[in-house]
Amino acid sequence: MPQRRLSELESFVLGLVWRHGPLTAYEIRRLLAQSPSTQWTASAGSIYPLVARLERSRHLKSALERNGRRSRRNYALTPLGHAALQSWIGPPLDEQAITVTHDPLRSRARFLAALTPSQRRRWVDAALEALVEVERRVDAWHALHASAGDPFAALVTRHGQLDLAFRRAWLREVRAAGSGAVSRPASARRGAQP
Amino acid sequence: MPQRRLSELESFVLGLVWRHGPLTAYEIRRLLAQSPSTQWTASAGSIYPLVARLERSRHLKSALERNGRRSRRNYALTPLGHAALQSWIGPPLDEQAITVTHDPLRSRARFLAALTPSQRRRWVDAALEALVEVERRVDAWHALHASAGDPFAALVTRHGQLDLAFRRAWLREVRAAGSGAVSRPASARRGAQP
DNA sequence: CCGCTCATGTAACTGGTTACATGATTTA
DNA sequence: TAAATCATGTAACCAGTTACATGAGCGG
Repeated sequence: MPQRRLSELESFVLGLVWRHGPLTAYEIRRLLAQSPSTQWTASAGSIYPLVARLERSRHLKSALERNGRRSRRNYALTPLGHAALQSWIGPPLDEQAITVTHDPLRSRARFLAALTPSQRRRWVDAALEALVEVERRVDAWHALHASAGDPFAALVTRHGQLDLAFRRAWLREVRAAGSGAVSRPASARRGAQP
Repeated sequence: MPQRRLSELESFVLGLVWRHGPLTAYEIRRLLAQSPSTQWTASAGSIYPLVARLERSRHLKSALERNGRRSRRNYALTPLGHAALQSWIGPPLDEQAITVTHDPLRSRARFLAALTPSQRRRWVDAALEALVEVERRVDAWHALHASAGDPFAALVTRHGQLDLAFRRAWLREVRAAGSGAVSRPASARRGAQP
């Protein structure tokens, strides 16, 4: 067995199966869809091949459960899967876990000088509006986990709340920075620092 | 022309070309590599086909510059490219810009109950350690842009600093949550909430 | 009986990664 | 002159997406 490194999604699925007991691929998809992160689509096309892969690599084992004519395939963690989960969590932390969080708003803000001052003001408003929608998602997630009593699930909510607070504070600074007149860059060409 | 929606990377590259004047694919790669975000690898295999694509779609135009035997292909923004950049930035903000930031540390923290309390403590230490490395990257980016005078470039640094502060605060809460004894979940099985 | 949710899959695609390959120019 | 950097590409691969397809069971 080649034992290649598991992807983030694969590892996360191991975590879900560990945490929520034997699960069908369908249930895994639902859990993923409820997650506040939009990182993955949780489409059938990703999950069904993924669990099949994890079973072939002995991280998951499955059992067919038959209720009348309908059947469901339950996936459970193997000891190998449990070890893989722990090693994914760390320590040591995988290199790819050491990142500045990626924020599409930040990516766009970098080029705000391409807009007029009034467009920039409207951009900040739209971004703050967008965060209201994000807040709704975090709250929805929180509602699902409020009763559970798992302190680590609560930390996901907490992360979302702190994230929102920080990005709102940042957007206020963006508004301030955008108010002053900013001209198109002088395109210093070759010597330009990035 | 089909005019399909540009990817985040394609749009970001338009932004770089807009901001930093005519650029070669090689320079675009360097700029991307300096960026604090690890979102993209900036490999030759992604950038060269990408700029070729953007030229075919008329978002970029290129000119071959010949200095002696060596030649470089400079890409510049077309009016269509400029319009595409502005429409990517928004407003309105694209649906995919409306996200909870994705943090690999949060993904892992969700399953910290799979570790022993002492492992959890070491995990938090490792995570804080990792953020020191992230801080180094943010500072390096800042050093490149400190002199530039572009207030929107400065906001990228600022975003990174606020991001670090918030994640450190969150990790302190993780430590607090992890100190109490937390047993393996009772695997409530079918009725389990995610 | 209609529509919804449960449940499982497949096929084609695609954007980006990894690894390889080549050659010119600059610097130690 | 050797190593590093500039500069441009290609080919194979891969994880995840989109879209399609099927059928059972259930509630109104």
